[in-house]
Amino acid sequence: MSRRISMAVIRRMPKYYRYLNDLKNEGVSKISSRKLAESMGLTASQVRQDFNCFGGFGQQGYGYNVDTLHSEIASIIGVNRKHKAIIIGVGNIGRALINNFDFYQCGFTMIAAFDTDKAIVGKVLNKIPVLDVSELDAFYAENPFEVAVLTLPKAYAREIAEHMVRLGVKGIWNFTNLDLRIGDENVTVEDVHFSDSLMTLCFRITD
Amino acid sequence: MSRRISMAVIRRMPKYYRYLNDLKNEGVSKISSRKLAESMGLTASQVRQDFNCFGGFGQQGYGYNVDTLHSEIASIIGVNRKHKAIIIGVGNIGRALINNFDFYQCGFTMIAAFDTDKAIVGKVLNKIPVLDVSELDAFYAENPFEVAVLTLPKAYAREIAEHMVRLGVKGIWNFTNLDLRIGDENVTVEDVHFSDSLMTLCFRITD
DNA sequence: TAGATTGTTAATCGATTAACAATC
DNA sequence: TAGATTGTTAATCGATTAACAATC
Repeated sequence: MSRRISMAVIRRMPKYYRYLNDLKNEGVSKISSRKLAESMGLTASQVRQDFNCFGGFGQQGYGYNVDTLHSEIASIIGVNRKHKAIIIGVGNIGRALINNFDFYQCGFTMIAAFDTDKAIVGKVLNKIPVLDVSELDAFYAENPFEVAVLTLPKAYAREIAEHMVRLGVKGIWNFTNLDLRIGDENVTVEDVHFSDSLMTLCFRITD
Repeated sequence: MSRRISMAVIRRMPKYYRYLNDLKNEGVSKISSRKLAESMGLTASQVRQDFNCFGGFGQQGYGYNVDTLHSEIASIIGVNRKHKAIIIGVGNIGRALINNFDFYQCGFTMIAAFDTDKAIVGKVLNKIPVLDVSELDAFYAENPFEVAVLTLPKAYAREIAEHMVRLGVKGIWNFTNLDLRIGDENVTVEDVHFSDSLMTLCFRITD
């Protein structure tokens, strides 16, 4: 029954999730599509269309129950699944993520970090053990993970990405400024492309 | 004459720029819209339409000269302008950017970093001096900057963002997981929203 | 000249917006 | 019941794709 969900809708789901979280924390119990749209810079139609991709969560004449909608969206996104993830490359960005980023809130459990630097392998950062990259296969055999976060130098990125695909990961969160072009239909790549983002800003402020 | 450029086109420009850079480095001198499209996962029509938003850079029967196109796109994006930028918040992500990110390549000169932590204020990281946040106004008066990079804790983000708008910056590169909702038409906000990105990946791998 | 490939117009597709009957 | 607001269908808008004359 579920017709394909467009990327535009998918990208809005996390935003709805965060807004509903805020409303929940403020003790708001109901919200209308109009009000939600207003506070998020969307249209009411858009909000209702988006939610109706997944079923009717509202009540005519009333609006949406914040708690219900929040938890519906949580399970639509899958943030309650807690997929296992590892991170490869414990440089500045890797460390920044390990120490400060809340993977759990986003639906993941970070179970290990990998690096080649002997100086850091064997340490534990924010409860995450740092292992040697050579242990990847053995580790996967024991603890199959679904997502690999790539925060390693560009030069090794493609090789490691292909390795991940061979192991059978479902997703790659890619911080290397490289377009991975994974052929495999079963692997989803999500890029965080700093330079594209900053160049976009450059374009928009350039007159 | 220039009709409004759609966001879809704007977001593709940095990718073209990077691909052309690669081609240039490989010594390729000409490229057709078909080949470029193929290697980037677009259609030839799309490539030609995109370029023709800005003028005709190709030659019928031949294709596009890589060097020419590369430098045309550089000046369309404005990466040759070297806008002045500062960074506020020298935590993990701030340091990662200061130490590893090539602002210059993306069209910016990073001229200073700001923090409130006495332990780091006064230091110099990768040639970037770290100043106290209280010096922002005085610094701006001497060295007006166009972009502020926000890598500070969420709690201070809105206040600092509004401060930046008052100073008159043109753009904010926002790493705080917060929707800034700047009203000012003259200020462009570009978000790097880690949690939205990771939740999107979560959605796409959740079955 | 013949072949290739652009620039550009027209057709298609998909996403957003508007409208409104259903209903709480 | 009357007012409000959803779910959903239809209309509009914009972006992508296709087609092809222009031309190198």
